[in-house]
Amino acid sequence: MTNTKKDTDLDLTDPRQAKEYKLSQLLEKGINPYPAKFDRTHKAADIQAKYDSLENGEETTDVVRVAGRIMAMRNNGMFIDLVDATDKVQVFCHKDTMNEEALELLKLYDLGDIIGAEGTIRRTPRGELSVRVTSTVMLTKSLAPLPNKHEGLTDVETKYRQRYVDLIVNEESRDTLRARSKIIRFIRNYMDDMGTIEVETPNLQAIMGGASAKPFVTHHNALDSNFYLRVAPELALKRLIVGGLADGVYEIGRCFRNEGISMKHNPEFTSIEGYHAYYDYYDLMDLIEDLVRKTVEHIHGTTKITFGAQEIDFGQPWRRASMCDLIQEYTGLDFMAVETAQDAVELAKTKGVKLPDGTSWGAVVAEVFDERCEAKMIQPTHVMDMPVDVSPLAKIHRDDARLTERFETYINGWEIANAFSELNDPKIQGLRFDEQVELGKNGDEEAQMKDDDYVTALEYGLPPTGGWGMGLDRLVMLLTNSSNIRDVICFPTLKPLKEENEAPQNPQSISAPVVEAARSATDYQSVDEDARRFVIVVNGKEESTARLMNAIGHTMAGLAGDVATKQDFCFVDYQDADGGVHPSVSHYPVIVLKAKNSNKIKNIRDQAIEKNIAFTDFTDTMTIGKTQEQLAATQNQCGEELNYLGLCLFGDRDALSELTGKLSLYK
RNA sequence: GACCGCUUAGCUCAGCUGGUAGAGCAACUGACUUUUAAUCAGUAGGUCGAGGGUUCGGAUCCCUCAGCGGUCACCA
Repeated sequence: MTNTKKDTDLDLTDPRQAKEYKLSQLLEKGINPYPAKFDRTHKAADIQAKYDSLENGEETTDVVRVAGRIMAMRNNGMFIDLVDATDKVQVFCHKDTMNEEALELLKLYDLGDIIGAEGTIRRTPRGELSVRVTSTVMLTKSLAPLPNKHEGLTDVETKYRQRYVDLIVNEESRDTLRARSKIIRFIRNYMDDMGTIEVETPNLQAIMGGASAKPFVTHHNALDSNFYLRVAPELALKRLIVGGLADGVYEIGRCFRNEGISMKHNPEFTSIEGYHAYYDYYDLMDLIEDLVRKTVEHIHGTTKITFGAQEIDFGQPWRRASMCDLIQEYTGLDFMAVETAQDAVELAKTKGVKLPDGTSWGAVVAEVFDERCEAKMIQPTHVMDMPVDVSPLAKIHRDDARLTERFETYINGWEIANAFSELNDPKIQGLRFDEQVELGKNGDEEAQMKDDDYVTALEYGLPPTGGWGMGLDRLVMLLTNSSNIRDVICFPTLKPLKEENEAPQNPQSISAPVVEAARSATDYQSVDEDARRFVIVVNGKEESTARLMNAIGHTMAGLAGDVATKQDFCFVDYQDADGGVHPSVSHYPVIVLKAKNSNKIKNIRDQAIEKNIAFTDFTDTMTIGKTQEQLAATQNQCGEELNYLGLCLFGDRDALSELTGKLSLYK
């Protein structure tokens, strides 16, 4: 291949183009750079184990075939580190055992390529177990250059977005995700061994419940119904206990919560929930303690682990203390001695925990615990007897009606598990749901919905049952010394990358499909009011309310006038008691939202063009004098020079929600 | 959602109070070699996240935007 490099226009000093060039050379030689099959006799770890006792310099005649990714090449390809999923093995390519053709081939190999190699086993005089190669085969030519071999890949974004690169380069990432698999496998086996059965319950739930959290909402077209992605599988699992499917059931699966992302929170995460007939919460403490302790031992071979600077001991019997006792221990405040909610709020205030008046006794206790105690629960601790008003699904405490038979297990200051003797009195459960609904009406977005069918299930009879849930991601974090939940999730939730394609440059006030729509009115009864809507976005930077109202009016009028010609838009004449007629042009909801600034509006407008959503907009150049002057003023500006006062969109509810869902209401 | 910080070569990073953009690794050419982040000599590689402003002059200062990170808020 002498001087053949001149026959290319590629810039060979660019790593990527150099790889392309080598690919073309392979093809020219008639070599398939992506063959279907290579029969390997050993994995790297097999070889390392089998020949562990080989002395330095010792050689065998055993022929092996190995395959893996080239992670290092030394001495012009004489020494190649081949890495597979099990380990690394060095392959030794020397002219003594390779013919010229085979040696030439090496020049077309790069870091990152996946190759197969055949040869005999030897340990080099310096002690590296190697395959003395007679021939190699290209198995997969890689075209993307690998990150720096010393520093690896440290850019966090790339690490999570392109996890495959992270995994190739960073052994810790591989180890962490492998440990995750091992941990979950162990827990599953433990649950199976104790006779509970694994079940799967719906991710799509018509009624949201089982935990206090904001849900994701989605829509099923054929059923024309909204569903919530479950925030917890709890209520479904207990129905199975009612049915007597088994004395114990468990589910390992995903939960979805539409909340903030942090080092400890991912919008979708994995939990295990288990329900056991005839268990109470004491039995659950024993269960969780035993399960976690054995898992730690399985992974680390000991019950003591180090997380960051903390040493955590899972071996000792775990501390069990009531929430109020712990609060007293850490703050000196005795909430059990306080009767009313107002006194509780006052008491919390003495230690600087401020809560709005009207906060219930239990909510105060829970809040004070979160603020003042939670972070101190480093060693495994069962925090028992949570207040009844923050535990709508737990059974009332056998000794104190203000409390429930519920506990949370804390480790390293994190809540790892949550468990209780299940509330199985259908009447009380109904009342608890009503309280939640009331909270929801008062603006608590996390309040649970009333699940009438669940109450019905309880009416058939749920035996005394203990139920628990554990966040597996957090457990994996603890056992792998990971401080960020993203490290233990293969593909953590990230904001999608914005597409680079620019929106059409020609401003177009009404999209074509709308204009071309048929021009006939329809009877309002045949129209689905919920399917479409108007959304008006106004500029939050504009200080003049009058100008905003003006913008709302203009955009609305412009757009309504046009979309009114669509088939499913109709006029409705409202008649009052006196027979007076009030004609209305808008049959659909109108929602007014506030955008941060003009540029945000422009973004939405660009997307609307791209998605063919009807809109009209209103810029401040349209407020100058008469139409002629407005035209002139507008013509002098484009792009971000235009200051948008408002934008009115009309279209499919979900499509609009995608565009404007993040904006807040204009008040 | 609020505040703070970051964005420079394929990768990891320097670049001070404004004055012609730097290193290591990777790549390329060659030398040498039983190496372990091999070594040596040489070559090439950048619209300094985007846009605007101040200035004779901006990677550097100011503003806007985007992405990412951190802290807090929210959150079991």
